[in-house]
Amino acid sequence: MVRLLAARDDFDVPLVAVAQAVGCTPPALYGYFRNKGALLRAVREEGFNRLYNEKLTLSERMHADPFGYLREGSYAYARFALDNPTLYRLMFAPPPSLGIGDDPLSGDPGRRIFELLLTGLRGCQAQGFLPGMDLNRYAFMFWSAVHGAVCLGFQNRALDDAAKWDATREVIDTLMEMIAATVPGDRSQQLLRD
Amino acid sequence: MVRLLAARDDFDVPLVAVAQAVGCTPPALYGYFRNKGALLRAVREEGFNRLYNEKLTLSERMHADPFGYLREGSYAYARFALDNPTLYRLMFAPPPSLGIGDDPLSGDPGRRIFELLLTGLRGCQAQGFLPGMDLNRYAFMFWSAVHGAVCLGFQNRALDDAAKWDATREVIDTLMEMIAATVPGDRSQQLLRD
DNA sequence: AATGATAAATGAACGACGTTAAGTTAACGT
DNA sequence: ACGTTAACTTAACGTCGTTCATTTATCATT
Repeated sequence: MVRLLAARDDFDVPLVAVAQAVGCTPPALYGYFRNKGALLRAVREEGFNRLYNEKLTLSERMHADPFGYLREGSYAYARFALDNPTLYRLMFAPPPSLGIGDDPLSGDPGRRIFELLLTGLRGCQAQGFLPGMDLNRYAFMFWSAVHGAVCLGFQNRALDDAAKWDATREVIDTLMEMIAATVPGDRSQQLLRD
Repeated sequence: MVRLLAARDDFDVPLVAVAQAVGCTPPALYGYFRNKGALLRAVREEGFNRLYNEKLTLSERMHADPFGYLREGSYAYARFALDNPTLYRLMFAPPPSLGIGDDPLSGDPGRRIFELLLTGLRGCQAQGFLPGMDLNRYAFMFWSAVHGAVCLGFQNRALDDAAKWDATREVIDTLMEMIAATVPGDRSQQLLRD
């Protein structure tokens, strides 16, 4: 199903396509999902779980280095988005017809992803970055920037995957440099080097 | 038409709806647009022109105060997006079925909007902000952040308009504070106060 | 003023798609 | 062996985008 989304490059996938991918007829799908919207909502949920798991394993592996996790976690986030553009759009910009009213960050899976970002930022603050900053506010700005870069990257099909990745990475790097610049003293330059 | 988009909250508007809004039958529309996609592309173009004009008049009025323009211009941008959510989504996140491959910043109208942002940043740099910064890179990050905040704001219909506006404004304010913090010396605090 | 040419709009019809309803087949407990 | 249940299929309906043939309106020409 995720493959189907990727292949079609659009979540406006005919039910007959998913049906024949599963090996049955369209009406048979209604035994498992109330309607097409429910199917797409389930796929969206699955996408959130995948993204969360990726970021969770990364955060466990790097919990000793919050600044590094923030960068690598953002890279992983961006890579997930660029590798699964249609799924990502379904997750974060679903059509209103799906009746999804909650923002991605308030739902359970999205909320947990946001928590991972927050703990990363808290860890950075504990190490002297972002002194006195309102981290909730900063986290939302940070997420907005990465999300926005990814979305803008989706738009121009002129760019190939490598160029999209570079553009997104530059945004993340700029953000990281800005965080690094908030630490008083020369340590910022030193920390940027690892 | 723009009203129709807003009323439906979706650019998946039946042609019969636009037809009766204009006062004719669906096939009559094909005399003016090759197909539905062409119609939506025209609306998108119109949206870009409106946004550009808003930002242009603002930039002319405030060209003496680039820092202020950057803030007010971003506010205007966000307000445009929140006032016309469906149109904005059509402009910056059109469905692939429309065959719009160019990114919004490379097309002529989008490019000009980006230029306004860039000149604002150049003006700031001339006043001592963002010393030695790569402004193209910074501009893309800035745009990404505002765009991302707007997009995330669209998602949760739980928030009312005022709350969405506050969330977006906080992102912009955070960005502005970060720019203000790049100017060496005490002048940053002083400039923030106007 | 009458007529013929041109443009534009209409009604009917087709194809794609989501969805529902009725009918058919298969599996299973008794 | 029979009735029940579950799952699937075929057929059909409604909506929507789009096309085509026909009609209506416009307007220059004589």
